[in-house]
Amino acid sequence: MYIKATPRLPRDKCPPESDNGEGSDRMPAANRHATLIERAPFFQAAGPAAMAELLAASFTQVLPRGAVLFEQGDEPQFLHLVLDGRIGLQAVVEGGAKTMVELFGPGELVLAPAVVLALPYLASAVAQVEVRVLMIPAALVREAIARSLPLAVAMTELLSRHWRLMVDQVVDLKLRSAEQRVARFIDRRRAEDGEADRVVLAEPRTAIAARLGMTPETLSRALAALEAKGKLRRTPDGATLADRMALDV
Amino acid sequence: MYIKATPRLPRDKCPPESDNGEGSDRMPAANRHATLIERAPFFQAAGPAAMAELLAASFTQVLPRGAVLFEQGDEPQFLHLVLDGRIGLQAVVEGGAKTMVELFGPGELVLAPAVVLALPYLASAVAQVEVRVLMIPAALVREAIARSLPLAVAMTELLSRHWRLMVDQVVDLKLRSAEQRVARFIDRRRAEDGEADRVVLAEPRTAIAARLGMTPETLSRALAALEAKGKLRRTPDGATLADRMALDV
DNA sequence: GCGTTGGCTTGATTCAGGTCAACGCTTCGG
DNA sequence: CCGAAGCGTTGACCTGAATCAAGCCAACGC
Repeated sequence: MYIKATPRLPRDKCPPESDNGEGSDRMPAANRHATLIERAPFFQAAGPAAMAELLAASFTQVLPRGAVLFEQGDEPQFLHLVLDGRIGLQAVVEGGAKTMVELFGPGELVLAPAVVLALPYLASAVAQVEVRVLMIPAALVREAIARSLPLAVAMTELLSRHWRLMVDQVVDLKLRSAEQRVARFIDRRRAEDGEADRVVLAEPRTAIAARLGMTPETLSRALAALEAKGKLRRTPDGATLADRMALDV
Repeated sequence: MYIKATPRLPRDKCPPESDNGEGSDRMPAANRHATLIERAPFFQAAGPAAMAELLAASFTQVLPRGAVLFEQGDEPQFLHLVLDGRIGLQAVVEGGAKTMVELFGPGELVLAPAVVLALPYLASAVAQVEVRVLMIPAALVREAIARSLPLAVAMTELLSRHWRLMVDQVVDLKLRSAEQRVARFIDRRRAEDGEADRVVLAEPRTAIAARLGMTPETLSRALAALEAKGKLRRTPDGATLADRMALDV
């Protein structure tokens, strides 16, 4: 079938998998998460042929929270499609200061640009919660793009959307207050999660704060302020519940 | 030859051209700026055939400082290649606050993602100094990409590079002080301009400050601080002269 | 010539958000 | 069952950059 023997990341980067009877990641990628994979705009636009070819060489992997998928400076080996959980893009700067460039959730492709350019990653990817990822060999992706027009076009669209996301973040950082950024972040999450007015923030607060360009303390205060204004209720389990239909961000 | 009658942008957006004998923009695009156009990585990778086809329908235009090439929310009509001068990507947010997302110089393509996606621009483009731009019809670009594999691949690479630029800016905003950002900005400009240790900042300070996520006052103070440390000398004509080989940013 | 306007700088003051420190709560190992 | 470690929250304080307010100087119109 589709799956190969599951390769391992270097030991020091990859804490042992949870052994709670997790065997499902050995199922063929195309079966286990068919819906999500097909829904991914990238595969959708790629066409069934290209899609099957890529999936044939791919496999899924389950990584515990804290696992490092790759390190800043590494050469891309795989293109990662998040199936479940949340992966954070963490950048380190000369002084040793770290920040979270972006958080990727189910259905999103992590760091396609590095794979496309075959250039070293400029950020590390770390699992913020237990994640399930589809690992697609990077070389294969590049080849497929170089060979298949629809795939290349799909990639231009994917990259364009990612660019817009970053522009959005830049504008956010430059023009909006910490509280506004938090409100918008929660609101976007709710939109992703569907209609529900309950938003689960499974990743550590530290990660969210860094993604929003603030300290955990400021994030905490911003949430408290939003609660005081009646815009949401903090639930003890780390999950947050929004009251209003809109946060009128 | 290659050039068509030069179309005009809507009157209210396009101040009259300077009439100081500027006739050179009526020369064929491919002749006038052959070197720069060919050097652009996008065209370089696209191959001569696709390149000629695109250039055939393109034309150059000279716009005075302050001219608006397109407005946030517009549908993309053209892909713009900067030949000379500097174009700023300006985003406006609900409250009316503006900022400068990016500044594009000679050889750079402005807002390719919107053209690729055929989605409204999420920022306006305004000429920061007198600019000369190559205007490539957007529909043609999309068609060409959909038809030509090498062009599509070239576009994935271009977009990937642009994505990295934005990541860089996000990290900058999140982790570095105003003074560090200014130093890095100047340093990058020097690198672009070649070996010279003289950097010309032709665009208004306001634009640079906004691009760096600070107020003009803070920019001014940061430059003063860098001068005090002997890292550069401010020259009265708005141009700046760096003393050290490196700003050891 | 001279007032005006616009871009840049400088100084004084304010404030959003960072830093430092203490505390509660949960988890985990013994 | 108890101590230790981690994470989130809260409080007190501090600081980098924004804001407010002059001033300076070149370009421009009359």
